[in-house]
Amino acid sequence: MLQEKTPIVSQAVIRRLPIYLRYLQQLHLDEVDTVSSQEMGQDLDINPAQIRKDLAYFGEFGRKGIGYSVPYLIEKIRQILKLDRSLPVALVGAGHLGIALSNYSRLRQAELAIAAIFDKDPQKIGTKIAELVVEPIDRLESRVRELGIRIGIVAVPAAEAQAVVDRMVGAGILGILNFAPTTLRVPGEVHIRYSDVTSELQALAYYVE
Amino acid sequence: MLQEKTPIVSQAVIRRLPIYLRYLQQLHLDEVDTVSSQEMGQDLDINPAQIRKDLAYFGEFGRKGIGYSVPYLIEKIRQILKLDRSLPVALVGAGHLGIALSNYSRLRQAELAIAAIFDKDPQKIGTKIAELVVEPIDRLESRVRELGIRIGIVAVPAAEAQAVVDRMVGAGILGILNFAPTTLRVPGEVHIRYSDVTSELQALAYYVE
DNA sequence: TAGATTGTTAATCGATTAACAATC
DNA sequence: TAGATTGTTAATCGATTAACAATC
Repeated sequence: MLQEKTPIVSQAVIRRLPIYLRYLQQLHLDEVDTVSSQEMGQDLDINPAQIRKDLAYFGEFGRKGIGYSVPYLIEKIRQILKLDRSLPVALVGAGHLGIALSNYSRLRQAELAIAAIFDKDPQKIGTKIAELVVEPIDRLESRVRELGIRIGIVAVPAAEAQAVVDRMVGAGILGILNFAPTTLRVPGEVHIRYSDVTSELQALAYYVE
Repeated sequence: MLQEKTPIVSQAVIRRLPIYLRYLQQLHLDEVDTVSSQEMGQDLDINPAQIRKDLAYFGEFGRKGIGYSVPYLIEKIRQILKLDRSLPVALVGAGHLGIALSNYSRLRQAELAIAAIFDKDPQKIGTKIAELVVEPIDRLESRVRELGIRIGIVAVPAAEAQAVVDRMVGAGILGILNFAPTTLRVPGEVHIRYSDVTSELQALAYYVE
């Protein structure tokens, strides 16, 4: 039986893989067959040695003297990131941002479709957003189990975010993308990523003038 | 005349300052007067030594044996990040995301109000979003100069993003937050930050199950 | 074959953390 | 004063980059 190798790879590496994937998919559309780490590095502004090292954590995907096969590398990165299967996502918060995310077609293409939307506001519950009906937050646990959801998006106000995350964790969600502008507490086995436009712009402000 | 100290501080440090600020502002609302790096570290999940070091790049803001004055530290971080003045922001792209961003009230509070919205779609030009009228993209340069804008947000499809960024740079914008799922080319003096929900979720997928 | 490019080791660089004197 | 906590130096850790043998 084949024992899957699972080396401990740093988060920095994992976060570059989607960038590589996106780039390779564009090359594929442009009917490019082969690419070298040098070309990739030039286009993505990343050191070629780093690209080779990142990929080499997971196998020998290239050919010496030739480079990487674009379709093959796409397939491999999709496997590594587990994008070779459908990964339904739960969204909590049907405000402006939640609606924008629901309508974002790129997620569906990436096998990361939002599969259920929750809100606590009775005015929003029952309304339709991008073919999904907004469900009451109390339904979260049962729906997450039903749909086999492992990834959640938090798009509620900061004050409500920790409670939402606690429920997500309780329901078995293991990866969370948080848009609420607050630091959240999750157990060690749960991965959380933060996205905050205000913080990003505030950091940019430092460099301006 | 006081010569402003401008040490070269790493981007990692600058990106933590908005997190500190957000946290301190919450403490201030809760009427907390003083905080130690240890307390901050516990709440933000950041090593206390790192917090002290980050702050010490910019001055001696704390008091030995006591900690940091919350209102004073807020003031200082706002000065460092240049948030003690109004920083108008240009938004290009009046789609779902652009609309969500325009309606996001936290930016206004943070002195980072979106001051002008541009789109190339004649159907969108002239419509009102959050008290602003969508302007034609050709107006970008003149409006940026008129309003003294230094920061831009790109919320257009990937295929159009580079052209938009080129115009922004030409108009004198120095900091860009890009939501388009593509790597962009900017001159060295321009700072660019990327935000891509798809990439974030794809990276999370790796850690799930 | 000659030229190109990978995979990988070793060197470098930079960021994080520990430790502690200074001092409130 | 005694206890607490900063600012800062030194130690550690981890990530990036250079270099090159292997090989297509």
